[in-house]
Amino acid sequence: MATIDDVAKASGVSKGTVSNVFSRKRPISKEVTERVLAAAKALHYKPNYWARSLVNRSTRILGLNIRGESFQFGQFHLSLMNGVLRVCYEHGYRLLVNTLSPAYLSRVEHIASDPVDGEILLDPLEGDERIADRFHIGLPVVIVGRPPGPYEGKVSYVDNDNIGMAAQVTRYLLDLGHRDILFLNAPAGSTVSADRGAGYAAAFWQAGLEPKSGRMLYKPLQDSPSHAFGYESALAALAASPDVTAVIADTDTMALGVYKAAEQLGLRIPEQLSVFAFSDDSVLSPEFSPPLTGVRLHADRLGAEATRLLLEQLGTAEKSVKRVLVPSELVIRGSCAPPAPIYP
Amino acid sequence: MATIDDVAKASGVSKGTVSNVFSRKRPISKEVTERVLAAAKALHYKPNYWARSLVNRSTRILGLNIRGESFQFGQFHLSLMNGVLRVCYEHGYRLLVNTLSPAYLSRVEHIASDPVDGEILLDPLEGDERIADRFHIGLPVVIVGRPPGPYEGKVSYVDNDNIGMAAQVTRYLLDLGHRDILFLNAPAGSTVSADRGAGYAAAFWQAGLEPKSGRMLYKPLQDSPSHAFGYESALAALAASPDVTAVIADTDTMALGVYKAAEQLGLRIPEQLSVFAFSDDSVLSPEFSPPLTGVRLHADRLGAEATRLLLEQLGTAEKSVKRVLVPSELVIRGSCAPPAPIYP
DNA sequence: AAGTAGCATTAAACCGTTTTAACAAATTCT
DNA sequence: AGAATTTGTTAAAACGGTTTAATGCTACTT
Repeated sequence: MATIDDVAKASGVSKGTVSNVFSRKRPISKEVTERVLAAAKALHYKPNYWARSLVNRSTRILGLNIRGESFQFGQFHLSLMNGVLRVCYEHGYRLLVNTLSPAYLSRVEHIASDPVDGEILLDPLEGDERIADRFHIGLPVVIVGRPPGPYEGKVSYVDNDNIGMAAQVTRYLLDLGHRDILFLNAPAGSTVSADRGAGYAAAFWQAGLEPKSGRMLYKPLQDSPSHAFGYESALAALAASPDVTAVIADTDTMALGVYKAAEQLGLRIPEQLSVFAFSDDSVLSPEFSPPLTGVRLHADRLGAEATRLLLEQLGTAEKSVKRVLVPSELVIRGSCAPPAPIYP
Repeated sequence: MATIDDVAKASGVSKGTVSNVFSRKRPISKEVTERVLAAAKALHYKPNYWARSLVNRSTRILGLNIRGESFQFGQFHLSLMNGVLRVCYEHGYRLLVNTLSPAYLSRVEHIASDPVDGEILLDPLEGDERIADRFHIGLPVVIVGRPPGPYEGKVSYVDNDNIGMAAQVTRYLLDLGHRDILFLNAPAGSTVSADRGAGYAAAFWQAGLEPKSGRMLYKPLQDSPSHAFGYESALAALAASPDVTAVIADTDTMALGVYKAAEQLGLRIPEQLSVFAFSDDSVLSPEFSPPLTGVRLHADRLGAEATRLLLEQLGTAEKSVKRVLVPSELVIRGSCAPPAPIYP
């Protein structure tokens, strides 16, 4: 690989001049410019990214950090990443996807700071260490999802209105006449599951009702497939308590598991069991039979907004903290209906 | 951000010693080690990634390069990326997703070399400039898909057996009795569309038949949604020539468009029209009605194998060229059947 | 004619690491 | 005891760029 010195030597100028030819920071005479460009082309010279970043104190790279435990992308993450990539694409930034295994991280012990100008953190947990880490080294950060308590108001983030959304959904099911609703929630400890759980409960209270205890189940944090969790937990819960007439699932994949459980128990959807999902997949959901009623989260917009927020933060020195709520919409298809009347 | 000099000063040693404490390349006395570590922790010191990379001539970063025109990921790319990420994850590498817009690239003009140790190139085109670029600067490269002619045997790649696969599929449809098969192929100029087109034709010849001319359509390179292309081209073709009894679509999304066109024309699938897709989505396809017959491409395995090949190449100095073929399987569901007998 | 301003170029300093070569001090070998 | 080796540490030299300050020109004022 040719260096700037090679080019300088080949064209008979100093390396400072070569640098200026490329960056156009200072005017260089036409004649010299051409000579340098010719030499650079002949040598297949490209400036070294690291050396440049070192002195510029900036890579044009953004980081996307997904918690180490789950490196498997689902539809939501994919869609979100599409949004991130689109904005990166427009602004000439690259994206560094950062999913180092905890095993590897602990092995290396003294890991270097990430080579990014800023970072997007996904799926914040209550007591998430990642945020404190970034604060110490002064790395600009935007979070997708509500940050844990101590950091609210201290860091910019993008989120759906999870409390309101969960309340709306629960109210919808309550209005249909359901009284015993199983909620297969996101993993305990994540802020999103806390918010949705709160919204679920709030809707009951507001209707003058009380949610049955033991009806909120959390997906385990470890990589158990959503599909399996939906299937197994729905099967167990429905078999144990036939009063359950509706299920709210965290994802469409999980809902697919619920469909399977219903089929096995001989429960028809939606006549005997209503199923709802916090789904983001507009391709998949309509193809369920019956088509899955859910909510559109606009994951791509979450990603795009987060990226914009981050870029904005990079541009200005001031550390303004912003919060963006991306609206979500109930999409009613065919998987929810009033509960069957109880016959003797 | 604290530097190594700060730590050195704070603990009263030279920076070389600090470096050695972290890298363990040379033994440092226990006493000094502790003093340095304490100072580092107090200052929240983390080694600077760029400076380290500069002298090491290695980042532990792999690049994933998707052609600039299409930055929108589909199911195939997602799945593939999952495979790449998984292997990266295991080996302590990060992934740099590289989708800079051509507009931006041309604006910057003299772009620096990518800050990666090696790169995975997706969707090679006939006459793809990216490969030559990487060769000139000596960057290790693995391609997913068959590289264009001049580079066969010069660069490692991972691919499905697209020729064989397309031939197998076409034979399957011929055996069912179809004679006029519309092929909605990948964009012209991509090596994958060439291979599949060749397989399609080969199956006809081998059966002593001849493919009808004008029955192979290529998706435009620009970002026209697959869904729309499937819908529009199928609608036009089926309306113009009622002899067509089967359609091979490039992706499941495209097949969805074909389904829509069939519905609009009042054609029942599979009785009046057979539909097939080179699909990789094991979640989506079974949910079509009728479930979509297709082929499992194992995109994740393509990604994982490509990554392994690349890492292997990085480890050893020798430039061995390897080719890995990932098997694909016909998955017969419910969208293909013998053509309807022709009644007067 | 001398002073000043502007332009193109360069030598040297710098960015934050790792690595090399040198160097004492402590240990082991004849 | 003196030479040879080992051990722990350091100053200085990379790595490949950018930026600063200085320099030699030419052209323009006064």
